[in-house]
Amino acid sequence: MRSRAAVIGATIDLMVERGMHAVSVDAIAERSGVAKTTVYRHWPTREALILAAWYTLVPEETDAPTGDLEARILALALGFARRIGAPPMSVLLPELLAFAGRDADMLAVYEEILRVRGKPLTEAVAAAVVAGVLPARTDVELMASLILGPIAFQQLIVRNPVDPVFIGRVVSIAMESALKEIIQQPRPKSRTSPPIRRQ
Amino acid sequence: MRSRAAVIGATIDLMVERGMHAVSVDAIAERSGVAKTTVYRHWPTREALILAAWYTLVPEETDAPTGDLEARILALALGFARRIGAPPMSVLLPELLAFAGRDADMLAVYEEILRVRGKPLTEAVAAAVVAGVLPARTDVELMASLILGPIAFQQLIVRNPVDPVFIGRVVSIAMESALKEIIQQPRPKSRTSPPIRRQ
DNA sequence: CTACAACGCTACTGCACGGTAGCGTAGCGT
DNA sequence: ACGCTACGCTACCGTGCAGTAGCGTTGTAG
Repeated sequence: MRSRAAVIGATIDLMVERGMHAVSVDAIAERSGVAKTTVYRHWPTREALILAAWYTLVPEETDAPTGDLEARILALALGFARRIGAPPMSVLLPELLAFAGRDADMLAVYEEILRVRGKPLTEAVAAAVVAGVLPARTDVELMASLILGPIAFQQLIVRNPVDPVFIGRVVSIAMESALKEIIQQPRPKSRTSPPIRRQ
Repeated sequence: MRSRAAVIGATIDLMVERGMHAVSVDAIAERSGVAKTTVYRHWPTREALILAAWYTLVPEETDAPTGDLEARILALALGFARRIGAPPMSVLLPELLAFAGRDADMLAVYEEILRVRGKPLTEAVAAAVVAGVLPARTDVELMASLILGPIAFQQLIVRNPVDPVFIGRVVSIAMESALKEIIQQPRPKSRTSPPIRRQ
């Protein structure tokens, strides 16, 4: 059992360097200093190993930061930008995204990461609505997209590193819009998924 | 020369089905009904063929739609969402994005696609500022990110198909914010890239 | 009729890779 | 001393793949 961590580590390194489609078990064995046979003693196939390596990269759920609403949201947005903008995630996330469209297991990993990363902000906004800081019937999902969207767009799509000033401006624009009741849910029809039920 | 189109077409089909890393020249030859040797008569290596296939997918520059400002921007946003949300681009774009981080040629293709797709909206906003429809010193790049960001975020990152209502709301939120002078450039320091020089 | 360009077909080399078999060995608790 | 677990090593099989050689075939322009 003492070779597991070395193998997983080497796998992640090689995924970053060469892309997850180009990682061979031979290369993993060489890089980790572990015999190829030992690799197959722990994981039945190459795919299982890659998947296991991915699950070690799924972040833990974190507690929401404290402070007033805008400070909390800003902190969450900055954290979001930092995670997806720095290695290894900046390299691996596009890779995972591409595979998620073709492989059900990879899709599951991807959705898990997305959920853990996206949930805190959605929850913070929802809590603000409940507390009356934001207007009732504020569309929580839309609000999250307005904040995370431009950040992800710049970081992942345009591939422009984003500075904190940009993030601050995005957050304050979304906040002002919400306070002016521009970001309201449509009437009774639940067009996007319903915001959050309890808790 | 009469087999070129068939080969390129088969290459694109296979890239959609299996991913661009898993396309073999043998498979391309079989799918296109062209002999493998003929493939190598046109392109020296597999990589050159894949690259050539990609360049046939770079969209042509289109003229901006007409109408008043909000209608033009809405039309551009709807078009943007439609292109990146429908096959083959919905499948190929994440793939290309992943390779762009590792391969200089793929990065060039990707940036070309990004430029052609993103430019019309940036230009429309800039024209509106020049015409006085939008306030002076509106940050054009930020405005584009506020519109395209949430759309791309939903379509590509969250993998949620986006309906026109969502897009309409995103556009009108950005418009209202711009009109209220919330989306202004910072003072003299050009923090993001300068908006557009002439033309 | 001829010449040339474009193409098809079969066969081949070389290599990297996924996965397995078989055997030997170091450490460790009892 | 015993046995068990985890591991190393070498060798191997089968396969799929990039790329090439050689030769035959078809269409077409002059």
